[in-house]
Amino acid sequence: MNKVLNIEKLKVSCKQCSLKELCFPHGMDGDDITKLDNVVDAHSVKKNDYLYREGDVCRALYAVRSGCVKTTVQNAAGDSQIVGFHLPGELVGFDGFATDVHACSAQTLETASVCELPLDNLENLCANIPGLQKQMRRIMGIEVNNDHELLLLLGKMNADEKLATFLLNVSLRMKQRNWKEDEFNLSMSRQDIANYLGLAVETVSRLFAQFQDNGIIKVDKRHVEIINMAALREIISDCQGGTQQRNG
Amino acid sequence: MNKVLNIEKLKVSCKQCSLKELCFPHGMDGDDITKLDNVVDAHSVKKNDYLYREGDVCRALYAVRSGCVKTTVQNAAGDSQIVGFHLPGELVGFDGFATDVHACSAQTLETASVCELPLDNLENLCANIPGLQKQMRRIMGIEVNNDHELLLLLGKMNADEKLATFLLNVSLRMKQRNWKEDEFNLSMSRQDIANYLGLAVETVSRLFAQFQDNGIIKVDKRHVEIINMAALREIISDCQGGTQQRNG
DNA sequence: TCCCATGCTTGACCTTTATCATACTGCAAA
DNA sequence: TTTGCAGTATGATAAAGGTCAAGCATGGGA
Repeated sequence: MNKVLNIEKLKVSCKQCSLKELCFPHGMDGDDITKLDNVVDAHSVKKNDYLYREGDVCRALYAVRSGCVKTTVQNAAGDSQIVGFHLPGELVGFDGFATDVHACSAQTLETASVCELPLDNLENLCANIPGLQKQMRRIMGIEVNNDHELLLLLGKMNADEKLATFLLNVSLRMKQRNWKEDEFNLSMSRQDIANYLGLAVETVSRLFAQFQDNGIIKVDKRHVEIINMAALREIISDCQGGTQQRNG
Repeated sequence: MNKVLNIEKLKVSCKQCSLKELCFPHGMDGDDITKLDNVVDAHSVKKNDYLYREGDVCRALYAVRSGCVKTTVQNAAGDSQIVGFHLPGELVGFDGFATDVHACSAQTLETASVCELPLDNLENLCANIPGLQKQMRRIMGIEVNNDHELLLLLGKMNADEKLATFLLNVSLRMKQRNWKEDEFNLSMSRQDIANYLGLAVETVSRLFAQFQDNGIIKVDKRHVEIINMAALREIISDCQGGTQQRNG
C-alpha cells in the first residue's frame, strides 16, 4: 500500500548524533564512528510507511533516529502480533538474518527518521573495526532478551500486570533517552498496545481508566503521566499475597 | 541444587558428528571443521542438571548433541516461562550475549550430551574462518525468529491452536533430524508443555484427550503418534470459518 | 464549516480456560 | 512388597477477560 523509503534523504553524521551511544553502546572511538558515518544513510519516513515487509530480502539494518517503529509477525491464519516498539537509538531488522528474508514487517507509528545501514557495508566494517562484531552480537543479544521478557509477559501475566509492565518499560526507555520518565506521549494506539500485550482493546481501555481511578496514572488519550511509580511496580511484583501461581 | 557440568567428559569430533549441518548449517568445509573441533568439548549432563543459570557469567555456547534442554526466564514475582526446548543440533546460550551474564537458565529434561563452545575461542575462530561470523548471525537470527513465532502463539492463539502448533513444530524438527515425524516421545512433561504454551496443565491434558478422541493423534503419556497431520494443520489455519479475529 | 472515519470509552453479557478437588498410574525408595 | 510421590487425567465451578453493542471525541478533508 505505502511506498518504502523513497522520501527525501537527509545525510546525517553519527559522530554528532545524540543516539550513537544507544545504537552501538560504548564500543567505538571517533575514528571508528567516522567509518560508520560513511555507510549510514538517513531517511525520513512517513507515518504508517514500511521500512520493510515480511518476505522482503534483507539488505540493511535500520536505526531509529526519531519517531517510533513497530515490528509485526504474521501467521498463515492471518493473525498478527506486534513483537516490538522501537524507539530512537534502537536497531531494527535482525529478523532477516536467519534466511536473508525478513520474517517481520516494520512500520512507523508516526513520521520518523531512520538511518539505513546496508548489510554488505556493515560486514566490511565489522572486519575493519575490532569490537564492532562484538557490539553487533551484544545488540542481537538484547533483542533476544527483550523477546524473552515479552514471552514472560504474554505467558504468565494477567491484564493489569501486563499494562503496568508496559508502562514501566516505556518509562524506563524514556529515562534512558533523558526524557521525562513520568510524563510522555505514547506513539501507539490502544489497538497496538492491546495487540502487543495480547489483550482486547476494550480491556486496555478499561485498565487505563482503572489505573487512573486508583490514582496511579493520569491519562488523556495518548498522554500519560505516572503519578505513583511504586504502585505500578507493586502491581507486577504482587505474588497474589504470597500465594504461588499454579501455572508457573 | 544440581551441579553444573562436572560429569565425565567425552571428546567428540565435529567432523563426524551427524549434527554438524544443524549446528553450523552449510557454512564450513573440512578444514574449518577441524579448527572447530579443537575448541569444542563434549560433556554428558545428567537429567535436570543446569548448563547455566540466570545470573551466571556467559562463557560459552552449548550445542545439544543428544537429549533435550529447556531454557527458562524468570521475573521478580517468581513466575517463570519456558522460552525454548532445544533438540540435538541446536545452540543454546545466546541469552548471555547482551550483558555477558545469562538472562535464562538452561536445564536438561533428560540425560544429555552437550558440546561446549567457549566464547573466547569462538571469537578467535570467527576471525579466522570467513563465513563463520555470518553463520553465527544466521543462527541468532533463527533464535529471534523462533521467539517471534512463540510470541505469536502466546499472544494470538487459543488453547487447541497452541497445542496443534506445538505438535507440528516438534514433528517438523523430528523430520529435520531424519527421525519419524509422525511418532515420537516427548521429552518434556505436561507441566513443561503447559508452561511453554501459556496454559494450565489440566488444559493440556484435556486437549491431548480431545485430540485423541477426534482421531487426530494417539497418545500414551509421553508417546505421541500423529494420525491425521492435515487435521492438526487445519486447527491452526482455521480462521473461525472466514471471520476475522477481533484481537488481531 | 461541517461531515465522516477512526479511535477511544463504557456497559452488558458470554466464552474460554484457570482453579479446585479428587483419583489413577507407575516408578523409586524403604 | 509396601509406601510415597510425581505425573497425569477428569469433573465441577468460577473468574478473567473477550465479544458485542452503543455512544462520544477528534481531527483531517471536502
